[in-house]
Amino acid sequence: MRVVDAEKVAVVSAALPDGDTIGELAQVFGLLSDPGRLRVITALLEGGEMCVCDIAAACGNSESAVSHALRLLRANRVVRVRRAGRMAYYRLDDSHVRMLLDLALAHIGHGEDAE
Amino acid sequence: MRVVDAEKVAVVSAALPDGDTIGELAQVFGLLSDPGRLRVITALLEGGEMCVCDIAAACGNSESAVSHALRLLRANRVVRVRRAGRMAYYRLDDSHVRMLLDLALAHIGHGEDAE
DNA sequence: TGCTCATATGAGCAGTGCTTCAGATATCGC
DNA sequence: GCGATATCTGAAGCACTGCTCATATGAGCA
Repeated sequence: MRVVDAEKVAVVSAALPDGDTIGELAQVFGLLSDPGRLRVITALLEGGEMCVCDIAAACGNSESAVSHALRLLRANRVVRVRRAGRMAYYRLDDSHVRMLLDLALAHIGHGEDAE
Repeated sequence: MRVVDAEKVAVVSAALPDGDTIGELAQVFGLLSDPGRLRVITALLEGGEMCVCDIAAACGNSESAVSHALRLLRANRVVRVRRAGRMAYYRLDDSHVRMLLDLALAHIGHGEDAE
């Protein structure tokens, strides 16, 4: 493997986050890399707390797909459930998500939020 | 499709970003959802400007894989090239990336950055 | 000009992830 | 308890993505 600035490479290489951290980062961004989940998240940003069927209706996805999406988001502490009888009400459980979306929107040029 | 709160669904549905915006958001996050690209980005965060072979050496990836990664990042205005002879020096071209990484690190619990 | 090095590109393959379909779990009303 | 409803889960099919290998472009150098 070729190297031009060996010292810099050593410094940079040592400063890189460990594999676990990189993996977790990739997983978090992976959660946001799917249009279906993104719609779910933006819907919850708008609606606050919603049940599964309403989320599905608002997003235009099937209830099963939304349930799968919510399962992933729940496992990564992005959303929270509140169960009331046979209904399940979901809400965002992470203040960073909105900021992540705003930053990404700023990057792609759209200055305004989904709000 | 079942709906509980039809009015809320209508409001939320109308407030969702359009399909193009959702797609672009997903694409941006998708760029950050790969450990290989993440290593490239964190290396550039540390090293500032580096040539392809040094990036590859620092990340522990093949030069071809890094070149493919840089191609994607370049197409999405995340990195910038400066060509000098047969060398190609890459640097980050987006101030949002560092903030996105910091937010994601905050989400997964690690308070500190890759810095 | 011909050769070598640094990078870029294209094709092919393997792994991953999303969606749908079918069935399971749990709650409500009778 | 029984049936209906709301959500969840698992398996199969499918597309997408990233890797490697091979090759192309392009610059430096003899």
